[in-house]
Order: sequence, then C-alpha cells, then structure tokens
Amino acid sequence: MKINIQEIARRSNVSIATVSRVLNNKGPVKPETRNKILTLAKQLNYKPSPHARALSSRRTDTIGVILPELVDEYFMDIIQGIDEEAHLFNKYLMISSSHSQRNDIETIMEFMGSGRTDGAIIMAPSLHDEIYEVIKKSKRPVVLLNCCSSKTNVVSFNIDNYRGARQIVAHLIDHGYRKIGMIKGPDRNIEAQARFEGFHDILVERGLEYKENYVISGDFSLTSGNYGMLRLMGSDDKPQAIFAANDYMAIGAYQAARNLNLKIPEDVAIVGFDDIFTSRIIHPRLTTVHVPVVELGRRALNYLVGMIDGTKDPAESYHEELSTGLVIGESCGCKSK
Amino acid sequence: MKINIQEIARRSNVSIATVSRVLNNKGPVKPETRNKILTLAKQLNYKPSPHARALSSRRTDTIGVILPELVDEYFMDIIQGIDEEAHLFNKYLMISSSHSQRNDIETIMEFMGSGRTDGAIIMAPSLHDEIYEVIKKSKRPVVLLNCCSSKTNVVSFNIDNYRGARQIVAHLIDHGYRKIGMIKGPDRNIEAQARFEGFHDILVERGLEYKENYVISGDFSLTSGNYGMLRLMGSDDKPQAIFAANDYMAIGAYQAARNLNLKIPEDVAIVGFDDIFTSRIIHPRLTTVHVPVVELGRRALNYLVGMIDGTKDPAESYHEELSTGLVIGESCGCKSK
DNA sequence: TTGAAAGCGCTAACAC
DNA sequence: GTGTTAGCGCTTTCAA
Repeated sequence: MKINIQEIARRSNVSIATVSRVLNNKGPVKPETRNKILTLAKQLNYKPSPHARALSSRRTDTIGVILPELVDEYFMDIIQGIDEEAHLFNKYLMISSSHSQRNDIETIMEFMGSGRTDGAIIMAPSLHDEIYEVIKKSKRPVVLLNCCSSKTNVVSFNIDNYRGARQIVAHLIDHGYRKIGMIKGPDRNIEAQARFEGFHDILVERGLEYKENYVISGDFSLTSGNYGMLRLMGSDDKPQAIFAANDYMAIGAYQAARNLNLKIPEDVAIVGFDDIFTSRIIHPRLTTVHVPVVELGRRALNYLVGMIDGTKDPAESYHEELSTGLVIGESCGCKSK
Repeated sequence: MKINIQEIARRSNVSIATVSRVLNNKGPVKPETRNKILTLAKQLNYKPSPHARALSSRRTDTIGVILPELVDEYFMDIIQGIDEEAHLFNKYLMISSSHSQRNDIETIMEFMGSGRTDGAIIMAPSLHDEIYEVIKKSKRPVVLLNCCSSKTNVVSFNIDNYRGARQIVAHLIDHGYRKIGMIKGPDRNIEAQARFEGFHDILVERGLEYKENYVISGDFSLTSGNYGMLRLMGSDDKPQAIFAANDYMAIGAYQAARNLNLKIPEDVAIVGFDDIFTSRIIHPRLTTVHVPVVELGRRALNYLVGMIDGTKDPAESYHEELSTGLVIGESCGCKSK
C-alpha cells in the first residue's frame, strides 16, 4: 500500500491541500481536522517524499558540506559540530570532498548548482579569489569556514588564529626565551598566514628582534615539521624555542629533536597549534593552542540555517572569530603539576 | 533563463522524450540527433534536476552512510575510502551519525525510509539483532561494515579481526612471553569479540595456558586502557605482555605503565590493534595490527553500487573479510632497526 | 527512431 | 477553513 499525501487526504475525507497545510503548519486549519490528519499520518507512518517536496518548493532540508582534500582529526571535529547542530534542525548533510583529481572550484560549483542542497558550508584551507565570485553568483547561501579574511564579502566563521598565535608566542616570551623561531604553514593558506602574523607582531611588540633565519616554511605535515626543525637546529644561530604552526609539524619537530639528541624543552622548547589527540599523549606533553572546532561547526551550521530560513540576510556579509585557548604542556618549559 | 529538459528539447527541435533518452543512454536515438542534443546540453551547461529525476524514477544517485556515535580517525579513513569510490561512480554521499539521543535503529529506519538514498552503508560497532529485520524489510540495499558475523543473512565487509589478533599474539608468543594478558573491548562489540577469540585460540593452540585473571574488559577508550593496565599490573600474578584490543587502550596502558614506573617492553610488552596515527609517534613505537580501512570503505561502496545497479543480487547475502597486517614497533620487544 | 502524454508526490495560488 | 488545480522537471509506457 502506497501512502502518499493523497491517501492521507482520502482517508481523512479532506483535500490534499488541507493535508499539506497541516504537514507544513501553514495556513489556517480547524483544530479537529488538523488532529485527525496528524493522527492518521502518524498511524500510517506517513513520510512526505523529500523529492516531491523539493521539486515543487525548492526546499531540500539538506546542507552541503565541502571538505578539503586532506581530512584529518581537525575536520572530523568540525563535522561533528555541524552534524550535531544539523540534527537539531532536522537537516540532512551531504558531504563532498575536494578530490585532488578535480579542481576545488569545480567541485563546489557542481555541488551548488545541482540543487541537492539548500546551502553549503565550505572548508577549503586555501581558496582562490575566484571562489568568491562563485559564491556570490550562487542561488543558495554559503558559509565559509577558516578560509577567508574578514575583508571578503561573504559569510565566514573562523578561528582567531592571529590571537592564538600571539598568545602562545607570548607564553614563550614569558618563559624568558629571546630567540624564538617558527615553522610556518603554507603561504597560500590563510590560517597559516594569520598564525605567522601573530608570531611576528607579538615578537616586535615585546621588543624582540624578528629574524628571518629563525623562520622556515612547512606545509602542515609531519615530515615538513621534522625537516624544518633540522634546518633550524642545523644553523649556527639556533633558536631557543620553536613555534610550529600546527601540531603535526610540532610532532615532526619532536622527531627531529630526538634524532639530533636535543632534549625538549631543555635544549629547545617547542609549541604547536590545534590541540590534536596525539599532542596530549606525547612526552613531554605539547604546549599548544586549543581551537574550538566543534563549536565552529555548530555556529556555522546555525547561521547557515538562518540564512536559509530568512532569519539572517543571505546577502549581508558576516564574520565571526572564535577565540582559542592555551593548553599548557611541558614542551614549553612549564613544569608538570 | 531556466534550462530544463523542455528547453533543450525545444532548441533541438525534438521531444523531451528524445532528450531524456539521450541523457540516460536508453533506447535508440539517431547518432546525429544524439550529438546535437549532447552538444547543446553541454553548451547550455544543462544539469538534470536530481529531484525530478528521483521523483519519477526513484533513483537518487545518493548513498547513505550511517556512522556510529563516536567517530574517530578509524571511521574517518573508512569514509575517505567510501568517498573516493563514490566519486568514481558519480554518487553523492549523505551522512548521518547515530546520535546518542536517538536509538541506532530509529536513525537507520528513518534514513532508509526517507527515500533520499538508493542504498546505505551502515557502520555500527554493536548492532542489535533487530537491525537485521530492518535491513531485510528495507526496499533499498544495505551493506554493513564491521558489525556482523558471516552467519547473518546480510551483506557485510569486515576486517579479519580474528586472524589479526592471532597474528599479533603469535608474535608475542614468538618473543618468548608465556604470560600474556589482554585488555578486551566491549562484549557487545563484534569486533571486540573476534579479537578476543583470536587471542584465546592462538594461546591454546600454542600450548599456553589461558588464564581468566589475565584478561580484563575495557571499552576501547584511552581511560579504560589505563585502568585495565593498572588492574593487570596490580595483581601478584602479572602478565609479561599485554594485548590491548585497540590502540587507544594500548596508549592508555602506556600511561598506566608510566605511572607505575614500568618500562615498555622490558617490564611489560604492550601491543595494540588499528594502527592509528598516534601509535606511530609514541615511544616506544607501538607494535600493532594495521587494518586496511580505506580499502574497506572502497569495497563496501563498490559492492553497494553493484546491488543498486542490479549487477549484484541484493537479496543474496555476501561477506568479505579483509586481511590485516602486522606493524612492528618496539613495544613488543623487537629492536628498532 | 521519435513523440504524446500519463504519472511521480507535493506546494502554493486562487477560488469558494 | 477548505478545495481545485496548475505546475515543479523528469521518466516511461504506448503509439506512431
């Protein structure tokens, strides 16, 4: 037995229009009629067809989530936040990765154009400016995560990478280190940029000299951290402390330190950024910056739903920065309690 | 300008039926007609409406993926495999977690009934028997991942947990340990069961005594590993080596060992299962079992697509077990190269 | 090879 | 308050 809106209507002795009104809480319906329909629907376990609904109303109750090519722990947590919040709003999640085979933008365009979603959350660590055009042209609202500055004319939610970097580097300075080096992230990555700027600015503000040879570029990978550490420690003018732009690189730096027979933090202090699981396990425990990723995902979805509902103006640009927190380990020189 | 199938038909001077045939590669069409339509469609960047298509053909090109409540690294990798393969088949992925608030089965039923997907991949570490009924009743095909034995009348892809456990415990035995303990996973979890059976059987086969007081239950969490280790090492009759049913618990056991001032592997050897990132970082490096999770996801999706296409019989039950590999660290007593 | 037309199940504008 | 009806965009018989 096929139960669709017609069947419900037939059995309730009303028209399908009335059934539709009840189901969508739209328009006036006599309470008893309403109850009769609701009861029957529940009884027959009737679920409206999402496709029919989408076809006639262009509403899918589905949110697109576009992930970067490399998905690690960090992104998994964001998704968790998105998913939890999506569930509160009865939204479904359609997930797509930017596969290396295909261009980021193509993936995104395809996704947005398909009409499968009411809107999308995009996480792409480094976006071309092109993407902003795509988003502006899109019929459906979009929220960007961690991938654009507040200057861009879009909606975005970000971690306050700049302040996080300042905080942790300030902590190093407070320890008395004067020669502080950094293993940077990829230049095109906006988060990496902000973390570097935070590092740079706090050094200068605190009256320390910023030295180019204390800074080396990595790509957020373990191996690049390892390599960066070898380079920094291979020079005659060695830094006393290293700020790795993320925990993976910090852990790579640990490996290099071990190979060089350098004790952390006695010979060189190391701090990271992201607060991944491994950082809490290794010895000495890594001092790092905690980023509220679950919360980030939550808020992004919440705002996006607002744009879809019309609660928030989708045309208006909006930016929010979530603040980070310091996780004190022993790798900076602090004693364990 | 709205471009739908009608528009394409109008501009090509053919009927929409013909356009539909071309787009779906169904039924005979004169090559030139076909080309004309294809060219025009490309030129206008025409994309068929997935909802209209789904409404009339019940095909969504979307696969549902149901995750367990706790999603870690392990599941992330499975998803990666699923995603990569899905992309090859031009399938979209709709992801849903089993939130703690709601019952596993409810989540699954809802998902399957909604008609949003052509089929689903379900990962639920411990399923009630009830679920098999649900799956059998479902109109859409389902593949289970890591959550049922080959006795069940469904399609499933699994890691060969039993052999993996045998392998790694055999490795411990080869080291000469005679007193081998285990920190088990949750009893209801089928993977945990298989790992325990592997442990048990190889001990017996190799002529070692199986002692109940060498075995303790955990729940796959870090803390339960820590606690289990404390219990095992707190007794008078201490095991010489511990097999933790997963890496998280093995790492928890490391922490306990450290607190007890026990050296690994000199005082006690520890091995794990899963080969997570952290296991390769910690010292001594954890000897563990590598599980081909990306491949698992790939195969599952591939098979599911077959069932949807009709290549594979959805009514027939099928089971596949992927074999594991040993990752030798130093925690078992092996020397690093 | 091609076209006409009947759905697929629902929403929303309009009429009563 | 409720019913009628015209789509939404596509697939799929059935005829031609």
